[in-house]
Amino acid sequence: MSHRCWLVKSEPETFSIDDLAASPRRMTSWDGVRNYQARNFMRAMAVGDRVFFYHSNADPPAVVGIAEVSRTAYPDDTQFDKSGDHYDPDSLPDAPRWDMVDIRFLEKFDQAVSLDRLRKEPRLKGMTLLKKGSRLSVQPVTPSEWDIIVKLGKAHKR
DNA sequence: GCCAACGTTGGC
DNA sequence: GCCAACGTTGGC
Repeated sequence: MSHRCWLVKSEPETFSIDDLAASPRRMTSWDGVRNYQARNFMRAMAVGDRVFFYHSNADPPAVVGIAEVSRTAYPDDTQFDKSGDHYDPDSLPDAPRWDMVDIRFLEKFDQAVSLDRLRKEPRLKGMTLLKKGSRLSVQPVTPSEWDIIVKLGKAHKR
């Protein structure tokens, strides 16, 4: 059975792919997602699914590497933390509204694949990330999109 | 159910 | 820092 592919966004100043690689066991819980569509995509993730790590609000914005899902969706504890930024007063402990998954670092690309570069690739034209106004922080990636981007991330030898 | 107001995202 | 696009909220 093959795994599905995803993309998650993070601002590198907040949490970069290097932060992920430097985390204990190279893992982190992907908390703080507060968008229903993004949450539903996380709920559809399976252990072993591949995940592109995208740096948003970066210079340049870019896909910078690969992680994998190491734990399927479970309640995001930050929704109950009154002192935290992600507190949701409307979420009840016996019916949590927001979930998170765990992801583990797999690799950093030899070369980041910038948003600009992605836009230049005709075969990526339909990609969710490239759609006008798309702000989804967790989104699916098709297998063909995956392969194209992985190739772009490998260093060119000549 | 409509839609204006508001807050957020994220490229530039 | 600006602002377009989007999602959510709440009055009606």
